[in-house]
Amino acid sequence: MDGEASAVTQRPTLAAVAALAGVSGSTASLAFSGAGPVSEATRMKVLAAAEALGYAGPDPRAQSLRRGRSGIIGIVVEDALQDAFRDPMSLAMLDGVAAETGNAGAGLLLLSDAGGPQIDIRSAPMDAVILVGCSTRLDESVAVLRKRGMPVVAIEADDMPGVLSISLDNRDATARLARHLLHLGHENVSVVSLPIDGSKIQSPLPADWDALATSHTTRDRLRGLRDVYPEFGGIVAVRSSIEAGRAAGLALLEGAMRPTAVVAQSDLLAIGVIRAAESLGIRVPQELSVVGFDGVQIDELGERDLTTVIQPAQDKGRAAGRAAVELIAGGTPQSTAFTSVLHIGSTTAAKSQP
Amino acid sequence: MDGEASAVTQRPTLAAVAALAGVSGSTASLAFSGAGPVSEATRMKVLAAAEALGYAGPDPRAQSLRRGRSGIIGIVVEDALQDAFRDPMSLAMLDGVAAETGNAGAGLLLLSDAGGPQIDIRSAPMDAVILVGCSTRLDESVAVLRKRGMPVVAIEADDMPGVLSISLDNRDATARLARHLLHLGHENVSVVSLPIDGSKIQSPLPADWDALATSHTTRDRLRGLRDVYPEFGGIVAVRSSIEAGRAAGLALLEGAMRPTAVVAQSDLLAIGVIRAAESLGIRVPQELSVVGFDGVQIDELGERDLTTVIQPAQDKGRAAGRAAVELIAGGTPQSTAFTSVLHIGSTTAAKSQP
DNA sequence: AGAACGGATCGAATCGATTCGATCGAGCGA
DNA sequence: TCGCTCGATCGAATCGATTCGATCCGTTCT
Repeated sequence: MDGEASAVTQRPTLAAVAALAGVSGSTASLAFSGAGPVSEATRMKVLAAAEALGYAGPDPRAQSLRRGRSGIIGIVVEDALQDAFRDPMSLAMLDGVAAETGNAGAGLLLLSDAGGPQIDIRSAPMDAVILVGCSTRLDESVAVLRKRGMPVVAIEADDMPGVLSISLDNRDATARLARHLLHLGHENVSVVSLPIDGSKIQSPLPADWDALATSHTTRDRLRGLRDVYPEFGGIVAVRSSIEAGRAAGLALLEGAMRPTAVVAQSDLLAIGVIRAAESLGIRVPQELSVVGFDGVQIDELGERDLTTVIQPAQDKGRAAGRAAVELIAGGTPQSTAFTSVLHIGSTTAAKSQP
Repeated sequence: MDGEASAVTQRPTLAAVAALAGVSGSTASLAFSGAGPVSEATRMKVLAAAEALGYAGPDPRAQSLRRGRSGIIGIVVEDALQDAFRDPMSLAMLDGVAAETGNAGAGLLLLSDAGGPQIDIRSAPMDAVILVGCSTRLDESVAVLRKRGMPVVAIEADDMPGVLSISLDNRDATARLARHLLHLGHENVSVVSLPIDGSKIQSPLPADWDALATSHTTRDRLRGLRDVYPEFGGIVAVRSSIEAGRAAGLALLEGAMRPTAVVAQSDLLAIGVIRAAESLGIRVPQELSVVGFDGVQIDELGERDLTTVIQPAQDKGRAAGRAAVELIAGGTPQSTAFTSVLHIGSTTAAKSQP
């Protein structure tokens, strides 16, 4: 119960090292950081004292207060962490981000927007924040961050004031896919969409999805489809995965008004839909055309070549990481809009004439 | 161009807020943190002053210095980040870690052991560190952390002094798989192993792998195989993925002395090997038995039921996360050893009599 | 009424380093 | 020999908050 125990446990500080070495604290600091002129003899003395005391180097917490920077960049994903990294796209993006931030010597702090008592986005010691596909639901937190002068970069998120944005032509790319289907003669097209909000259940696409959707990416892609097919229905999958796509595909294809083409909002979902079709004895592309989104090389496809749009996922991540680093350094990087490339494979064909 | 020139000059501090509110800094602090008795009137005054000044709340950096805790737990993976999360196992583990640390209100700082100028493991403002499958190569960094009094938890890593360990029966589990094959009459068994070190190239398993291997997990699993088959060869895959397994499988099965059974060190690799066999016209399990490791439900398997060992990946993560949290709180959690369960599926069969 | 009590508030020390400006010599050219 | 400059070192302020102990004052108990 006495304070002695804690006193014994006390870790040495730079001041203690300086005292033992017989130099001032400032000199000891210089000896460690290497900045500023320190004679070799003094440096040795300080290092020896540190060794003797078991001093492990400057406390990062004190450093980050004094320097005003912590070397940490936060990355906020909308889903739970496990979902976020299930999709190869997210991974590629994360990868790009990590490459750039790593280069700048910064660490990545994983934060999840959804659920759970995670650390508060507003009170983590970060130098900048990257939002990934986050909705306006985060507006409040973002406002706090902005108030604090924290640089914020958003990848495929709603526009928020003061936030640098890295965007993708989700709407236009989907429209291009849709027009491809239109040219092939398809009239009855359905969507298998990514989740439109935080709920984790598969359901028919609600008619008022435009108002309901909180996921920026999902909504934009739906809009692109609507641009070409003003009327369409579909299923909202629980996540971006093959299994979720299969489940949604089954729900869609077992119905009475079976579509002749399906627009899946990710390649994983598309593969799932194709699987579902196969298990129902529906031939792709003869009886059903399927398109995806992302352009990820998935070896689960077998001989198939998926019609999809290829997006530069890793580049998006790199751009975001670089922007964050530049913002921290006081630069003024520009918002960037990436475009995807239509890739026509062998999973789409002209609508068969009945 | 946003009109916040004044804000850019100098961000308000708690002291400024206190001054405007006409109270002392200590009172203002109490008003924000909620700890300690503050009259409602005073609290309102402080909050109003904060609002007027655009004060966004206490600076996390200063807080973490004063409180001695940053609310951040570091997680160090051996691979590059992209590889680390490619494998569903890693994800499940990360997921378990995130669940527990999230519950405790801590954020997860992603650090990579391998390559690149990542933030220095030794100088990040963390409260604890979780090492995932890290080798003794990290010994030096870990020593520094220990010196600093930082709690360290290691999942499937080499034993390091002062480090709490969460382990898996990699060796014994592999031995059980091997004995299963032995009982089935297999004599010519090869391995498709995970990388044994940082190099990213596929190669034949070197004879002196026990000395060369820096990956704890890989080595333990190889040892388990050796316990049953003193002599065996194989291929080192570039990573844990279906594609890598297929490539390694091709290299293995195209050779002259084709094995009658393959021990793959992960389910992903096993699936790849099966694919390779199929593409070569080798029937599984009639002509080739294949076993995996992990017990992950992969829907790429089709009708197949992989013989493997099922490990509690998420539980491992949870245990590590919980241990880290307890250590931070000053507790003394125990090291935990997890065991995996042999699952005999349909990818193994008795060696065919020629 | 006086003492004891307890809630609200304040002052000052503290967390552990970084960094600016000043100081102090030693070497150097004039 | 006298400044003068440059390199090494030191003192002190600073980063922005938390928190311990003391103070002040309105209540309540006896």
